[in-house]
Order: sequence, then structure tokens, then C-alpha cells
Amino acid sequence: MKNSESQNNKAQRVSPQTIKRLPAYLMYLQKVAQKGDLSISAPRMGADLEADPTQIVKDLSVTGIKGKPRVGYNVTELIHTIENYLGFNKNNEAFLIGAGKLGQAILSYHELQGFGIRILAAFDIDESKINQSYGNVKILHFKKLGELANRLGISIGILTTPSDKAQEAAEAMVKSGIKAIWNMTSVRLELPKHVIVQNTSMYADVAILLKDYNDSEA
Amino acid sequence: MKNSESQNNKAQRVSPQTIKRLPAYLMYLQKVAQKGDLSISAPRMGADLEADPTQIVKDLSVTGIKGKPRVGYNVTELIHTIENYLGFNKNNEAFLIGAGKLGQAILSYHELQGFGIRILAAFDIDESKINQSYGNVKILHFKKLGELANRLGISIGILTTPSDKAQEAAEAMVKSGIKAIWNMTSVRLELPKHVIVQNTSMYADVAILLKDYNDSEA
DNA sequence: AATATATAAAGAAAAATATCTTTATATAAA
DNA sequence: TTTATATAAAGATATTTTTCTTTATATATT
Ligand SMILES: NC(=O)c1ccc[n+]([C@@H]2O[C@H](COP(=O)([O-])OP(=O)(O)OC[C@H]3O[C@@H](n4cnc5c(N)ncnc54)[C@H](O)[C@@H]3O)[C@@H](O)[C@H]2O)c1
Ligand SMILES: NC(=O)c1ccc[n+]([C@@H]2O[C@H](COP(=O)([O-])OP(=O)(O)OC[C@H]3O[C@@H](n4cnc5c(N)ncnc54)[C@H](O)[C@@H]3O)[C@@H](O)[C@H]2O)c1
Repeated sequence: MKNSESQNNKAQRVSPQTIKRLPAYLMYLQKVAQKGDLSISAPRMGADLEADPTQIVKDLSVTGIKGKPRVGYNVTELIHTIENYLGFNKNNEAFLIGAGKLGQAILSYHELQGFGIRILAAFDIDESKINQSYGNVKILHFKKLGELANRLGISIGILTTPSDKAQEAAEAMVKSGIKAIWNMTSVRLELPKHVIVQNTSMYADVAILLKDYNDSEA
Repeated sequence: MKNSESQNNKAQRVSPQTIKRLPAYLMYLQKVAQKGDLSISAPRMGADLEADPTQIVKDLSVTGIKGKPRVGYNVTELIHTIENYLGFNKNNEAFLIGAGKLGQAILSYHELQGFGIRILAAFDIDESKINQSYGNVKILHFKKLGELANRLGISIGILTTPSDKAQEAAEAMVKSGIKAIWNMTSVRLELPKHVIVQNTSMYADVAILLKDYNDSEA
């Protein structure tokens, strides 16, 4: 009953919109911290991010942090609290499946570690790619996935196979013990309910972009 | 007055959620068409996509299409109507700025044409990349952007420079006449109001994935 | 120490979105 | 042809999310 989240296990669900805004606050706060500011107020954040300050306060409150009237929030405390809330400060260990164009880009995408994802190995079926490395991550044969996932206790998988191989690859991932899949393909995966799937489908963003653009032209 | 959108200019705003769902319907419908089915009902779609059929009907209605009771929608007509509504059937010509790892992946990402985006050229400042081609798209020097955008009348730009160069590159794009930017960097761009910016920020999706995953573990 | 004030917190209201209910209708079956 | 039925369309309700309003409080100022 004390502070919203932490105490209560059946804590009322936090809206995905709020969760999606938190990383944007984080990036902003890192710039603020770099500037040397020790505290930051919601109105200030709102002005800089062109967002409603009360919404910012509401969003931040889900992490359990408290601000001080007339001062705002302690910047470093706020950063740590959000990172902790989102799991960005952990090393959430993951495998990448399908080391093609996009896969290789992601393997070299070191910013991802700042978002709590650490890729330990990549897997592919293309023999010519096996044992190559990108961004210090080695590509192994897909058939080794099960054994390694099991041995290292990996439960997060990033799926970047071609779309027409996504379903079968995902099923193999689940069989290997992967519990959460970040699906970069444009395919809707049909998997057991207990598997967590997060789709990053560019086409939704393209749709918004083109709609906004074409409407503005009309 | 005939069909909702097209006629009326002040057509009541369509929610982004609806627009983001339409491409998913499209992909599903393409599979249905491939199977040879001529018509599809909202309840059928709802069952397959695990979505509320009435929401599907509402979503589809924004395109102006009409279904027939006891039959459903004509599949090919529905596909064409959605594609047309989203602009996926046009060749929306675009430039890509920053032909690095992610940029090259996108240049070879031919599925993008199915979403109405046609990349005509890429631009970079790295001399070693100039005149190389990926996915049949040539990389030109960034300083040629303005002239070419002007000559070819390009107003859509895909931004894939490093994050710390994103703001300056975006400003140059706007100066070159780019009106809509698909921003793949993790940076919040500060641009004139009239510029349409669509952010594809992976970190929002990562946040949801990790939250869902870590909550499920707890 | 007293007072004023900026700001967070909490709660209320409004807006947006999703779901449910009813109605109308096209088609299939009798 | 008539009737039954599945389904789309339209409208109503419920839920969720955002924005607005009020209240409480920590700090700065006098
Ligand atoms: N390229 C992009 O910019 C981009 C952007 C958005 C989404 N995507 C999506 O990402 C996915 C990959 O795209 P890409 O351009 O990197 O394709 P790609 O063909 O370059 O890479 C796919 C890789 O997966 C491997 N693979 C195939 N079957 C496999 C299996 N069963 N198990 C493991 N690995 C397997 C292939 O050998 C290849 O190396 C596609 O679904 C695409 O829609 C790509
Ligand atoms: N790599 C990924 O998988 C990935 C995923 C998501 C987001 N991103 C984002 O995409 C962006 C690019 O990532 P990347 O991994 O491709 O980086 P990269 O360094 O491989 O590529 C960046 C390219 O931009 C060019 N460039 C630099 N300044 C430029 C300028 N002013 N004008 C034109 N071109 C310029 C560089 O020469 C380079 O070729 C980053 O902001 C990153 O955060 C990358």
C-alpha cells in the first residue's frame, strides 16, 4: 500500500504507452546528467520534450520514485530508478537467430547494451557464416542452439531470419527453452501462450509515416 | 460524402492504433488470397489474428470498404483498398541518409517496396562507401543530397546516421527539401513543425519485452 | 522564523479507444 | 418464395489513457 509498485504484487498494470515513454525520458536524462545538472523538474522535462508535465509525473511515478516540490527529481537517482524499473541495468543475456543483413547490424549495435540486452552468440544455418564474428559476437550453427541455450540458461532470443523461415525458427527457439522472443520479422508468430513475443514491425511505422505524409500533401 | 475518407477533407481523424493495425491485416489477407479464398469475414479474421471482430470491422471501415452480410469482404478488393488507403501501392520515392550497417540492411530490404517505399539513392560522408551499391541502390556523397532531392523532387528521407550525427544530418535533409523523415536513430530530432518525423526506436520495444519478461520471471 | 512560491502528488474530468449490443441485410436453405 | 441465419454497420457502453484541477509540501526569500 505504501508506494505504488514495489510492495504490491498484484500492482495495477502499467500501460504500455507509459513503458514506451520511459526510455525516451532516460535518453533525455542522460543528456541532462552529462550537462552536470543535479536535479530536474517535470515542467522542465515537459518543455524540452514537448510533453505534458503531469503525464511525465504520472509516468515516472510507476517506478516508485518521489520528487521534491520546488526542486524536482534527483537526476542520477531518476536514471537509476528508470533503468532498474525497465531492466536496462541488468545484462539480460540473449541469442540472435539469423545472422543476415539485419542480424549483423544488430550484432554490431552496441547501444543495445545500454538497453539491457547483451547478445552472447548468434545462430545461422548458412555454413559460410559459421564462426564469423560481428561486433565480437560469434555465429554458431543453428543446431547448437538447444544445447547452448540450455547450458547458459538463455531465455531471450532475437529473431532475424527471413520472414518465410521465422515460424519454424521460432518453434525451434521455444523448444530450446527460449521464453521471450524479440521478433524483427514481419511475420505474426503462432506460439504457445506462455512465450512472450515482442514484434518490431517496421511496417506499422511506415504506415503512419506515409499516411501523415500523403495526407499532408493532399 | 460517398465514402468516408476520400471525399471529405476534414474527415474525422483516424486513430494511429487503427493505422498501425491495418498493415497486419494486409499481411494476413495476402496469405488468405494466396490460399485462393475469394472472401473473408471479420469473425474469421478475428479468430485467426486473435483480435476482436468488431474492432476489425471498425478498423476496415476507415478505408471506406463495405462488406456483405453472410459473406464478408472481397479479399482482393480489401487488399487493394487497404494498400491504397495506406499508400502502400504507390512508389513513394525516398532517399536513405547514412549507409552504415543498418542503412545497408535497409537498402537490401526489398520487402520495403511492398510497404510503398522505393529507395532511389543513399548518401554518406564516408568516401570509402561512395559509389558502392547495396540492393541496387547506389551510395552518393552527402553533399549531393540537396541537388538531387531538388532535381528528383524527393521529399521522404530515411535517417540511419550514427545517433550523434542525426540532428545535423536531419537539418541538412530539411534544407534539401525533405518533408518527411523516418528516423531510425535513437535521437529525438528538433526540427521545424512542418517536418513529419516518424521515429522507429527499438528501445521502446526492448522496454516492453524486458518488462514483460522480467515481470513473468518474478 | 514567517511567508511566498514552485512543484510533486493525488484526484477529477475529459478524451480517446475498445468492446458490447442492437439493427439491418444479403445469402443460403427450406 | 419464404424463412432463418450469419455478418456488417451503427450506435451505446465501458474501459483506458490523457489532461486538467486541487492540494500538500519542500525550499527559497524576506
Ligand atoms: N534488412 C532489413 O533492413 C530489415 C528491416 C526490417 C525487418 N527485416 C526483417 O528481418 C528479417 C531478416 O532480414 P535480412 O535482410 O537480414 O535477411 P537476410 O536474408 O540477410 O538474413 C537472414 C539470415 O537468416 C539465416 N537463416 C535462414 N533460415 C534460418 C534458420 N532456420 N535458422 C537460423 N538462421 C536462418 C540466413 O542464413 C541468413 O543469414 C526478415 O524477416 C526481414 O523482414 C529486415
Ligand atoms: N545497427 C543496428 O542494428 C541499429 C538498430 C537500431 C537503430 N540503429 C541506429 O541506426 C543508426 C545507424 O546505426 P549503424 O549501426 O548503421 O551505424 P554505422 O556507423 O554503421 O553507420 C552510420 C553511417 O552513417 C554515415 N554518416 C555519418 N555521418 C553522416 C552524415 N552527416 N551524413 C550522412 N552519413 C553520415 C557513416 O559514414 C556511416 O556509414 C544509429 O543511430 C543507431 O542507433 C542501429
